[in-house]
Amino acid sequence: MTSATPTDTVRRDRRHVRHEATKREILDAAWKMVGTDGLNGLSLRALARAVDMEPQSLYTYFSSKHAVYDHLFADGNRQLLTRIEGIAVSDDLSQVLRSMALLFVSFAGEDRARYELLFLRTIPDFEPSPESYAIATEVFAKGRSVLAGVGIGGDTDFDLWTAVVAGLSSQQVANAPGGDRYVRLIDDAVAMFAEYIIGRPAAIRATKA
Amino acid sequence: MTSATPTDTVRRDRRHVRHEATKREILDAAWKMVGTDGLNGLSLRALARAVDMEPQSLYTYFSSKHAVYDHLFADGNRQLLTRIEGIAVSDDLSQVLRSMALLFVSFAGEDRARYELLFLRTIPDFEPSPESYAIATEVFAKGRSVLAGVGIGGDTDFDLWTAVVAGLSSQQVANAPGGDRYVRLIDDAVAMFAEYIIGRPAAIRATKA
DNA sequence: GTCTATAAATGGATAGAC
DNA sequence: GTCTATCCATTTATAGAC
Repeated sequence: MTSATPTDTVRRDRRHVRHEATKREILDAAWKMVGTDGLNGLSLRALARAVDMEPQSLYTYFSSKHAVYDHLFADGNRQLLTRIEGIAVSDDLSQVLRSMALLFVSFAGEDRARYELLFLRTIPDFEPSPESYAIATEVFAKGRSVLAGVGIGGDTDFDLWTAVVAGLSSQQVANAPGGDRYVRLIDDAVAMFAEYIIGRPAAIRATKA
Repeated sequence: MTSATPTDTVRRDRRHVRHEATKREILDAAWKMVGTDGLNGLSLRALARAVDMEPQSLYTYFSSKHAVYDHLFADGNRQLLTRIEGIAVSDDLSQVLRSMALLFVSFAGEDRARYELLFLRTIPDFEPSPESYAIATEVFAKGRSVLAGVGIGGDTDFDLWTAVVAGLSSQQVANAPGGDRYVRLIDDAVAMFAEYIIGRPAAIRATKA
């Protein structure tokens, strides 16, 4: 045991703050790079160059390239979680559905690479760490609870809803990047889904809920 | 000008046939590899090993890695086109929609890498050649004409439909690979869409068609 | 914490012999 | 058409100076 003076503690804190700040800087640069070069186009050399470092120095902050992806994955899910938590509480089904759909489709449309990282699994061998995955689980749970709040509680209903939103999102990302071609379909999609769900008891729907 | 004897022509043909057969063999191996290692995990070295060649020899058949991807892209679209052409002609809206949805969701669920290659753009810098892209355009046109045959002719209606199908497909691929969790939702999704489209004239829908 | 140096593996690609 | 040889970039990782 070495005795830690108050001064030591302060130094450690400062160092830690600095360390985290640099990490943040690297991750911001990484977001920028995957945004322009594609998620799979990220290279540690280029990343190091972008933050004015030697590639080897990145290892002080991230133990591997996958670790960088893992932090981006956590980042993206945290951003999404914050937005979901900002959804106005309401018992108006259509209004909640519209907010949620707009949130997801916008989120997807804003950053193709982020969408790819969070929702498609396109990086060979990349698996988020348990800690990062926990945030993704939280996103899912939060989204599910918002939907449950307006009566969409069944597995089938929820799956159908996520399919509708995923469809608008993936089409927006793949076929209308930067535009609003599928964002403009949200009102239609919500009306379509809501009428189907409301219009009839679960028992007579094509698939049992 | 050198004079070509009939024998020369036969030799050239045989060579050509052999060349195409080897090309086919390489592409089949490539499909297998992207299926297991992911679309972005394809390596020319591993591909060469799989067909018992030196990596450099692949360049006799494909001018670059992107050229391999381009042939896979054309391959996949040809497969899809064949299936669409096999859709039974009918004027029953629900039946046609069900067939189309099942076709696409199954196609996606069967081969994740193929879906990624054809519908998401996850390979940095890869752009299909005009010849390959033409096949994709044919797929789109064929799909659109089948839908138009049952009255889904407007841009908005068609976009909403493709979003629904893309949603089921991408959820199936990403969240239920090998299963049928979203395939089972097809009847629901088709009923939802059909009722919305039939139920009311275009003018009073949320977005004008 | 950052650098230089260094290593070994892998990847895409080309030139030229046979 | 296939090979050997070769090139250059990238990735991952370690050791050690400052």
